[in-house]
Amino acid sequence: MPEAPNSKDKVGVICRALRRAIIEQALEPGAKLPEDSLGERFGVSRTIARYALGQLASEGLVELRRNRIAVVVTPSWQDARDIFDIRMDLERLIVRKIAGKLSSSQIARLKAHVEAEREAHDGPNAVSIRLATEFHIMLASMTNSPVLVRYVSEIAYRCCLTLSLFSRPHSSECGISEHIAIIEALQEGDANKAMSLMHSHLDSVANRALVEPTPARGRDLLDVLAPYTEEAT
Amino acid sequence: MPEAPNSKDKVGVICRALRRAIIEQALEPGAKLPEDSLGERFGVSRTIARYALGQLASEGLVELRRNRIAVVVTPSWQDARDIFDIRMDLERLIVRKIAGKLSSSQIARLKAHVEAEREAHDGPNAVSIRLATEFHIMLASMTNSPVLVRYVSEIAYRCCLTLSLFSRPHSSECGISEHIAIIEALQEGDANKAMSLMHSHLDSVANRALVEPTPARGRDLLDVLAPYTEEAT
DNA sequence: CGTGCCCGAAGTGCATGCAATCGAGGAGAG
DNA sequence: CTCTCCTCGATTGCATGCACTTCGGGCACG
Repeated sequence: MPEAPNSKDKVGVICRALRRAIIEQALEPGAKLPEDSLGERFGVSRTIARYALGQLASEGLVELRRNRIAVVVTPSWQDARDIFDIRMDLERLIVRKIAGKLSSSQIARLKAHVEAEREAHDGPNAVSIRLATEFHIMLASMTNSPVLVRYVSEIAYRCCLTLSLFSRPHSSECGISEHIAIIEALQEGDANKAMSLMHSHLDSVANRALVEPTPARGRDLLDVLAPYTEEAT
Repeated sequence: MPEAPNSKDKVGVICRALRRAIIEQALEPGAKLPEDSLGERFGVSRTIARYALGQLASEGLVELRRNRIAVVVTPSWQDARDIFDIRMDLERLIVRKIAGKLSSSQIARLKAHVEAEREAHDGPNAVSIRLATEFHIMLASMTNSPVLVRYVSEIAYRCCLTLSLFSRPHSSECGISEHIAIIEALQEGDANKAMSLMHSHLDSVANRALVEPTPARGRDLLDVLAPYTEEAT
């Protein structure tokens, strides 16, 4: 648990705030994150802000460029495919691990969460997205595997990022009923059913989003040209 | 790619050095990592050393304790099980992804690496361990999935850590022939065979190591007592 | 009107300083 | 002789300062 809700942990506070801002799309890909402003905003010095940015960068949410202002990452279409792909496998794994093994209180918590999703459905889009993401993280945490929680959280956050890039504005209709179906399969202990439900759930989310490189749907020249630059070796 | 071999990147240099020291078991679990000493050793200020420790902590290799000297993590037996478990799935995934899709030059690189492993077999144990680990990372990198590479690297490093904790001193005989068999299955394009080979390979490594909580094989009182403390919820 | 250069402002890279905290070891009481 | 408390050195937590790099706008020139 690298980040307990310890009020003394300034770095953690900043990271959580930024992650949340990103997940709710208040911070879009490419948004600038100057150390000064961050420090000022959170009442700490640049040192701390810088450190927080480092952590976020290690999670793949922020891009650190030498001598340049840090920015929220702008995943390439290739990145997006990659991340969704791994996510698929990890979440199937999670579902397999917990199918039929949840306590009734855990089931209750899941259902309560989905209920919250439903309530938020008509509210601001950002909240819906966050809740939907948190549902998956909640599932992960029920495996009691810290590693899985970390990886799925990371990937889920990054998916939000790509959604805000590639999907059309609506798209928030993120399958609440699918979440419910998954919970039921989990409760029944039908691992295969749960896995296939999870699979199609994620698949539909991905397809809603990653419709294709969608020729010129990048933000600007820089992104449009990205596929044509060569630097990989 | 959060760490190009950029000579300007002091933090990266320190991280790599430390990772390598850990993987070669020059730094055992519990080893202290004071910021001053690190800084002095690498010719940088505490600021940088601290930053590097932060990165390592986010990878789960180092434990940061507030107001205390950072130490190399000492995985609990439970952690070890967890990590090996996930590793199993991730590496099976990798093997599935690349089976039959490797270019001949990639195969050649793999074979060359195993050859290096063989040559190092009679040398220092530490080198053997490192090479064996790097083989798995090499495999991961052939998926062209940065995320997978990151996760597998992280997990592989952590496995080394648990090995140095729980396995008896010898145990370096880390199945070079198994690596070869895997390469062959990969080359043939037989995904299932490759997956099952990988499975049994990792299983034998794990079993060689995680023989059981192995009553009193901890480093000192603190570790010996660990299984008897209760803090899990 | 477009192009290239230059300089000031903004921002990062890193070291250092000072206060706060931890813990090891010694002094003192029982 | 042992246990407890207290003090001092070791070490971290964090802010600040300074050098260097990058960015962006204005100005001269074509």
